[in-house]
Amino acid sequence: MTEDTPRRPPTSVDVARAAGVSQATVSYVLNDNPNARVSELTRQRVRDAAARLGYVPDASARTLRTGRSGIVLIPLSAARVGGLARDLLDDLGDELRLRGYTLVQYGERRLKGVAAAKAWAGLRPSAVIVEADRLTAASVELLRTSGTQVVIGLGGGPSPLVPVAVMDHAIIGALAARHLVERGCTRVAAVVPREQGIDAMGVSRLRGVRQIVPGAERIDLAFNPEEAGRLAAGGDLPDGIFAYNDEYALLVMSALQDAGLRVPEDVAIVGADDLLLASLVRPRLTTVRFDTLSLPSDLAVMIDELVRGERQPKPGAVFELFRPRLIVRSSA
Amino acid sequence: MTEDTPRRPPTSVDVARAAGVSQATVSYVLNDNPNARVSELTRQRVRDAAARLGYVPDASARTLRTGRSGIVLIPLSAARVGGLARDLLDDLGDELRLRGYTLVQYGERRLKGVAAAKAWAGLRPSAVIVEADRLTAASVELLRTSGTQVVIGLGGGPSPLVPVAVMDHAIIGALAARHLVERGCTRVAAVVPREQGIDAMGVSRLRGVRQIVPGAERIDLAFNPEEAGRLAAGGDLPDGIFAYNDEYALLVMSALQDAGLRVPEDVAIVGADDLLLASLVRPRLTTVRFDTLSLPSDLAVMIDELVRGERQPKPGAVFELFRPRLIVRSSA
DNA sequence: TTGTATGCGTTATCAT
DNA sequence: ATGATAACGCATACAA
Repeated sequence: MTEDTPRRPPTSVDVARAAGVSQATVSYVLNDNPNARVSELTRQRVRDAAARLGYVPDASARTLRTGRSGIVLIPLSAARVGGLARDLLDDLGDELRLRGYTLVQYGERRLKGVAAAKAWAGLRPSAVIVEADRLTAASVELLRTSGTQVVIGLGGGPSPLVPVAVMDHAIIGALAARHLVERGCTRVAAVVPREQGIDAMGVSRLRGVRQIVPGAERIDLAFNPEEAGRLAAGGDLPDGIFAYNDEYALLVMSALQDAGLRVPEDVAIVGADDLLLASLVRPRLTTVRFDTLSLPSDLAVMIDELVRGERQPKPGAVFELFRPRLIVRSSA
Repeated sequence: MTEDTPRRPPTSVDVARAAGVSQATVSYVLNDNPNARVSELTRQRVRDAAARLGYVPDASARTLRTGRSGIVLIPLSAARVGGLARDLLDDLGDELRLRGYTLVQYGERRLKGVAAAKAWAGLRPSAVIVEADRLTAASVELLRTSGTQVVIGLGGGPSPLVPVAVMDHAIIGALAARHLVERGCTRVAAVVPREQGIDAMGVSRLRGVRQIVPGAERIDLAFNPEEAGRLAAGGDLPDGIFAYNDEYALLVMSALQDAGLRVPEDVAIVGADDLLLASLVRPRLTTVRFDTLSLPSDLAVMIDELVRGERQPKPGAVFELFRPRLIVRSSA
């Protein structure tokens, strides 16, 4: 601040000079390298000097030298991180840090396909976790050739491209549809969000619905009250709607109520994600929730093993992270 | 995948060899360096070779060489990004990319103070945007010495440490409190979330409430229905509650309704953030919303100018990004 | 026990 | 118009 000339960051050479040792010794001490045996006195001198200078190792230089960035990249725009994923993400970050990785979240809505993959590849991430539908053969190939060890897809079911997928959206839709049918609904529809990014998940969930109700209608809907209002006012409505998730469910429910329809007597609604709000609104929302099958630590271990090559990934393999479960709430 | 030996990523040397030029020429072409004049034929050859090999420049090497990472770091855990900030973040990322920066979101709940600052500093970010209350004099100093050009604090009001702060939480509380008083409430309380990370914002908003109602009570509340239920069942309730945000407002409202109280007749509630859900629930929630004063592009420009030193930051300065505004909804 | 020397991939300065 | 070459900061094999 008060300095006009922004001093360059202190380097390990600076620390070495301050401690009166060689640069290599600094590296040995600070990384607790077991191959080199350094006296306790020297260790202290080095640590003191490092602390005094405010020395922080340069991640770029380390990455360049070691050839490993330790970065686990999650190219999700913030807006698309749902309720469940949020908590998982925080936990996963902690677990990965313990193992020497850095979880980095990186949003780039405007970049598509290979262009996006280039942006990711520039960081030379050890692993990339990304929605499976954002991946193409070309982008996966680009990541591979640029050294990314692990690509994990998030999405509905097995993928021919990437070794692992982790969430089956079709089952979610199927669970919801079965509930609606058992409830006596004769005309079932599924909402597919118009928002880019989650639309693919919506289609997957719709596919699940149609496994149960082959003729289920598709309702494309943007997340705003106006469009929901038009839907409700349009008449000729189904008597059972799977609304993609709890937020859309609330949107639809509100619109139907405004149009004078009763929920669930006239139209039954099922959400998904089991957001807390589903249990807070009146009537309470029936929802499909996800039970976490794997602990974040297990996931971190898996990523670590894949990166280190101790485990071999196979395209088409599916690691199930969540298992959907229906939560029925009395709408009273 | 089918390869057992993971080929090293192609480098600019590989591209040069493939194109039959020197490595420097590759760098010139791919960076459109105006100082070097390269024939159009050579340019094509280089570009072709780069595309064919799937060459992506290594960000670490570039950072090391240029001394500029172009990283704008937002150390926010995903869970703490509220509704408004989410959209802003995505837009800001796009705008920054246009200017050659990379917005990186980076969550590390477990790390505090200087330890957290060390993790940030390792990336040698050009700028760090972080909640002001997570900053200490020591951590700001560490960032500065490690080369971070710009530290922007997010928080309530001016800070002696960092040049800029961007959101005044006290005003939010004050607006809500004034509404409750005008509505005729005689006993006002403010909810302060127990969740770490947002508790500080809660305190700031409470401070604003007390600017209007000096004796306003403080309700510490975790985000779960059980605790809200105990609050509602406890009796001796205020007749006006500012619930921190819309989600907490819904939580409190639900608990009060379960306890047989009428909202807003018995207890009036005001939320904040103007989430869409505030207008969807019945009764509709009165809320304090934030109007965006600065476009994301303006913010990106500001960051760019600060990084390039074209603008001098002053500690204590306040860049107002949002202006709170009360939205009153008929509770009918 | 500690120091010297080398190279990671890139950009940029100089020759040619 | 293009090619050698030197750093950037760090980790590590090897020499002392």
